[in-house]
Amino acid sequence: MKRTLVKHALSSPSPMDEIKVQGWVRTRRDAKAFSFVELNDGSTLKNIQIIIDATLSDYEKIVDANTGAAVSITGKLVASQGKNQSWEIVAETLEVVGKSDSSYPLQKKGHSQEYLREIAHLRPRSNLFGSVFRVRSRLAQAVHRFFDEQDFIYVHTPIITASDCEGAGELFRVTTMDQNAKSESDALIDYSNDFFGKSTYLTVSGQLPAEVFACALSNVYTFGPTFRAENSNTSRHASEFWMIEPEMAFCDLQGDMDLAESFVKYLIQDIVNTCPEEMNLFNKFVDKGLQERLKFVLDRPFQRVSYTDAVDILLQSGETFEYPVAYGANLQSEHERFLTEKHFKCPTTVYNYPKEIKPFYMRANDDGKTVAAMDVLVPGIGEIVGGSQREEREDQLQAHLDHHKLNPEDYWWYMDLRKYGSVPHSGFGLGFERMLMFITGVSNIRDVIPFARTPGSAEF
RNA sequence: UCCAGAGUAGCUCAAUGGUAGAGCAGCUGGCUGUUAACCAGCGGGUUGUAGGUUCAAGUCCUACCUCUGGAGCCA
Repeated sequence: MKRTLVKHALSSPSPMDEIKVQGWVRTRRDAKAFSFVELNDGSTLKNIQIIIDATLSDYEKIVDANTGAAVSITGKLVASQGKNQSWEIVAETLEVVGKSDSSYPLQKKGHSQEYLREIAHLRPRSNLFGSVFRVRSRLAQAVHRFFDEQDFIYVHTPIITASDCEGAGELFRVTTMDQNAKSESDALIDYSNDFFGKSTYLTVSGQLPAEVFACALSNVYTFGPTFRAENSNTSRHASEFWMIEPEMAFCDLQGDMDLAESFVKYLIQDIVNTCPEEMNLFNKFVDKGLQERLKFVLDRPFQRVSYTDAVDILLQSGETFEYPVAYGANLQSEHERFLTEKHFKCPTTVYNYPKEIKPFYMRANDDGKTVAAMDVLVPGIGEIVGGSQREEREDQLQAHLDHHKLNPEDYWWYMDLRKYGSVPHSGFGLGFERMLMFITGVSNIRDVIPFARTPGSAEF
């Protein structure tokens, strides 16, 4: 008999004389004449209730159907006499496929997220993490659907790279050379002898190669893993995370901000529409204001404010900040929080930042002071999107490289884009996990990644 | 990396410097179309690690480890 997923069994339009379900026992309640087994197979948040009558020849096996055990059950799908479910299964056969003893770490009661993090290999079997990772899967597909609907072309940019995309953080070196050899000879490693004949790293951004493809295929995006060796220990940073980077030719900062806003809204709307059970769980157990906040975000345009105006708002707010607000300085977390959480109370796009605090590739504005950069800030998380219009003028880009003391030889192919058929183009990066945090209300990035990599932690 | 907080039973947490406890989980039995089932009983501890103060340390002091929250950096 073919296996039926629990989600399909529970949504069946009619009773079934024959059904087979397979999954893991969440809990069992024994009576004298029968047992109730709650079975979950991860296809949906809900369990299916199975009645195993004591007269069944397989009933003796029930002692092994403990919490955590894997079981396979055949029987009939019937309307439930109980209150909490419409369908249940009256078992005819029971097979315990994989036993689980009393040391099984997941109990019927709630566990803290910190504890579940220590058992990352078992936490997908919990309601919360099963929901998070079902939503993660759905969100990834929504990303592709959004871009496909708008004729964007998906580009696989390299994970091993020789360029460090200046300003994007510390790099993980990729090498096949024996690092221990260095300490003995005391000589510096000559990476020209390394595998690729030069120093190479794990990518910190697919932007530069994405620009190459945008300047050929017009609208493109990348979606893949990204690595930062920064020693950051916060709930919003991971050493390995996934990032989405669209890049558009013949597009200015305005178009970039428009795309970022419609993208963020599309992703939220898709999950709200397709994962109602998971969203209800998050709203109930993770963040009671979640659904209300997401609806608010969907219902109105993001606020847009220039960096200069944002600084003025902060200066005139009367708020006392730990760090002073000053034109020319980066906005601190507390400043961003004030803008999104107190002043505008919605996602806020800040644009036109001072050139001193932004990387070399951003387009210089005519005022000589700012660049065409934009960040989308959201309540509770902070920066979720960072993007810009790219400097497409060859002489200007050359000047930026000089100003940032970067070697033009390392960017020869990037400069060539400006030399041959250069066009205005723009793009941004959206942190996939941060988006997932915003949608689920889960406040720690380690809890929206299957196996988080953070400084000092690569277990599993 | 910096600042703050926390590490006690499998889990969540108690315990004025003075005999380490409870709920849940587990085990045994009972009972009921139950549903975070219920009732009774039972077992369960090197109090993160190493030192120190004290007649006496889970509690005070020092160092280290781990985790959490915040900051910086950013997605």
